[in-house]
Amino acid sequence: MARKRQTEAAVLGALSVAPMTGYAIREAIRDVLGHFWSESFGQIYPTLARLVDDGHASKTATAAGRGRTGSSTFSITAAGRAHLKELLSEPIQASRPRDGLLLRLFFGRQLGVDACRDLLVQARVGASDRLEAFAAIRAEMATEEGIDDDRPYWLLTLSAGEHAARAAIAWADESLAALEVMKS
Amino acid sequence: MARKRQTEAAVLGALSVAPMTGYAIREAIRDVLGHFWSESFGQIYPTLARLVDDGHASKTATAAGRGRTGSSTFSITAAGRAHLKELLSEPIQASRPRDGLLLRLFFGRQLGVDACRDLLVQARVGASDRLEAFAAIRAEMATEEGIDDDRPYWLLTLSAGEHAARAAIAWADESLAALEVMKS
DNA sequence: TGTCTCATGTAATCCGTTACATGATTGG
DNA sequence: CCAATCATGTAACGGATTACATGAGACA
Repeated sequence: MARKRQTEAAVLGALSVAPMTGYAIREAIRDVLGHFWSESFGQIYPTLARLVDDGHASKTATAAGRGRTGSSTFSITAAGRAHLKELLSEPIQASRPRDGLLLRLFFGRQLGVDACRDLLVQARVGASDRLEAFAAIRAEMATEEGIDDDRPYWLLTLSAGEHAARAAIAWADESLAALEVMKS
Repeated sequence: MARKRQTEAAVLGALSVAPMTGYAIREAIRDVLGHFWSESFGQIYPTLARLVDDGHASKTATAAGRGRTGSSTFSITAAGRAHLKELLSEPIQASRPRDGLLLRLFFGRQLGVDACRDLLVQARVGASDRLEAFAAIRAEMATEEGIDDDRPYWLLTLSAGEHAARAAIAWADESLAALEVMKS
């Protein structure tokens, strides 16, 4: 999947769950896919326009919604659903990794033990917060209605986040202990 | 840390361990930082030039090495070491996440249970391979000499990779089981 | 002799974010 | 009535990858 198509997949995917405005797509991606995906306005609107051009989505002007020109609701078409399946079937394009925390720790000798400890504490707090947020989402998702067909898949990605967060916490604790030993 | 500076930090960091050519920096980043960082040629050479301009690194022409113009060895200067510490001290710039696997699974309903199972199996194999690679690196690092001051920090990042890989394996197994239940 | 690896750089291009422009509606 | 939120788009910028150009030494 060429990089560009991934945005297309994310936008079409959002529309596959329910019709919505461009603004709502951005919010959905930020709030629901946030822990593993991101898109900006600058990508979403042009992508929507192209999807409509290609017949993968349809635009319905909402009678005098808000906004300058009124809002438009976008829906996925049958062709769009097929296209989405195609996009999702393409081989996964691994994004080149860039983990700022690990970069800092790798060169931690230049930074000093104390600064590294701060970074680890910070990372632990972050992971812990994420874990809490996931628990809230899990609770919410359990009671949400009308998403029975999607829920099992959504739980898979939620579980991935939880596993990753727990691993990060365990790693941070272990690493903090290792730093303590180093100081002495 | 503005995005640009991260490349500077990675390159300077490499030079902080040992003087080397631009080509060697790329190899080091790919082989050693590979599991959490990446840089391309197009970034490394201009960055090196700027580092020399700014007095953070010095260029020593190697007497008729290989390559068109002969090779140059770059070394970090005292000012460069201070600059590196500064760069590493800047707040971590979180890279926006883009996990193609989770995107596919989230919209897994469109893709079908079988395709999702394939993706998970593939992910498990990948994580397992990484774990093996980490074990090899760990063994190698234990015997490597002259890196005593850096080793503890390097082990931290290695451990992060191991934790993440083990979490990915556990998650994949759990998810595969969940998919089996779904089918029935 | 020919291919592989080492080596340095530049140019084209792509992808994605940020900032800007614009304005209506809702709620306090 | 004023601020926040909803809403749609475009343009400029910047960062990163890829492809290209170029060539010497090693080794088979």
